[in-house]
Amino acid sequence: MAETTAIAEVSLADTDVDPHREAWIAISQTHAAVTGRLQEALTAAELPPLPWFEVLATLDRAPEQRLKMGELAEALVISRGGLTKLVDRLIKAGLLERTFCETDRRVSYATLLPAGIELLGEMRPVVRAELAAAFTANLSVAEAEGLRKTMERIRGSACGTS
Amino acid sequence: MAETTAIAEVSLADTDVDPHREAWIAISQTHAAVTGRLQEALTAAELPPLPWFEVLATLDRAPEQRLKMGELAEALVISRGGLTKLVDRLIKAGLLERTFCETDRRVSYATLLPAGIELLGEMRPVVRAELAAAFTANLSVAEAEGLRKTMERIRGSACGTS
DNA sequence: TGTCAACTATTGCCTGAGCAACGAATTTGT
DNA sequence: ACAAATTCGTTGCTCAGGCAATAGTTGACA
Repeated sequence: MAETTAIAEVSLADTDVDPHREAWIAISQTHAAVTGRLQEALTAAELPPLPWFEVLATLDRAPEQRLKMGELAEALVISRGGLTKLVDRLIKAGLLERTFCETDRRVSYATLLPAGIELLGEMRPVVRAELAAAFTANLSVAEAEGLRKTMERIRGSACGTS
Repeated sequence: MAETTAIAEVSLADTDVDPHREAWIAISQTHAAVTGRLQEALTAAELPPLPWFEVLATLDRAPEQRLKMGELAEALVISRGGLTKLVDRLIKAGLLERTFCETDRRVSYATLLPAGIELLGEMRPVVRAELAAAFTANLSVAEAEGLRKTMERIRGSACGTS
């Protein structure tokens, strides 16, 4: 295709027309931008940082509003060590409690407390508003559905192949 | 579908069927998962971490293979302070150099050096392979294009509204 | 049954990034 | 032309998160 024989000035510019990589760059930038805006909105409202919301929201959706540490770490896509300390902070704030498993004494659960549910109730509208500003104006419900499925498909192959 | 009329146990579960938020969760998880895989692949190949690649690749695509610090920070969606130190590390590794502007002595450029181009050449195939594993199997070129445009649209409104 | 392998969560250490304060340079307004 | 306000980049402080090592449990297999 390209003439690599000529002058070397342009070098590898031709290899850059990769639609997949372009898409990935767009995903990264958008993710960072939206995350930044979410964080900003939460700070402005004097609410805890975004990871706290992720924890609370994930637990709220779980059966009995509790999750094993390992499951929670996987859901949030962070390391187990990182999660331990993140949960520690939420416990210290009185939002969560650590409960234990009768049948397997290795596992511990992060369990949502009423105070956590209440805080979640305060954070949710802020997050929802920011997401609406970013998404609703640009995506129909059907498009959002399609986008979600696409991303989940990608994630599936990104996890399974390991 | 679900019977929300009964006991109040389920509480706010019904408000969770928000396609936009579902899509956002999928984006976050996928981004984290793919980023993790990229990082893993680079580490396995004994190459520098992902942010180094982002810097090198971004500069390589810039005119004259250099960018003002502010522009670079915006392209990578990180803070200026963070970028200063990131660039410091790349300079210490001999991949970049700091050059200055004649007409405006406040600005400094991050300028790609030959060693940086060479390293980029080593990192690119690794990154490309991982992205191919995640994307190519799941997305046609046309879908990738559409995905990119969608994300850029979202990012546009996420930045402009501030 | 006893030992070894696999798994769960936590801890210490270290690195990377954001925020706010700062110094330097430029632009604006008068 | 001078002063104030803005812009650009760097630095110190702080903290969140990953990795590797550890302790405590469970399961498997001889």
